[in-house]
Amino acid sequence: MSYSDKTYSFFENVYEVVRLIPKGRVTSYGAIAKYIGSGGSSRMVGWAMNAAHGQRPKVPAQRVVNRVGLLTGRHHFETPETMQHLLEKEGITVVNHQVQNFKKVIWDPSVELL
DNA sequence: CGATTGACGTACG
DNA sequence: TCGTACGCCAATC
Repeated sequence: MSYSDKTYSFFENVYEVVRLIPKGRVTSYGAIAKYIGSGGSSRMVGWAMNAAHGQRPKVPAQRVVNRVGLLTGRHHFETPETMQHLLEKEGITVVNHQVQNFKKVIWDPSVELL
């Protein structure tokens, strides 16, 4: 592990929050970044998820979408359809790679988990 | 060590 | 209302 303790915490922080997302709910990168305290570093959340592959316990990255509810990270899964399939399996309706009723299924850690 | 990229978000025109 | 520009911070080239 060449990562600094601070950086390591950042990644672990993201993973932990993502794992806390209830089934049938989704959150946005910005919401996670804000909860961690990185501010507008929503891109860092994406980087963390990029390293989430192979993490145990499994990180439900399919529950993390952008602020529009669009499955922008679907292409990073085993297959582009895996993300949508998992979300639909959890009861989330996804049309055209976009989460329907996004306003209902949104789960903001800085609000719900506060 | 400097420049570019990246699973985003907000601001501005 | 829609399209474009810029900012965040870390990792990679």
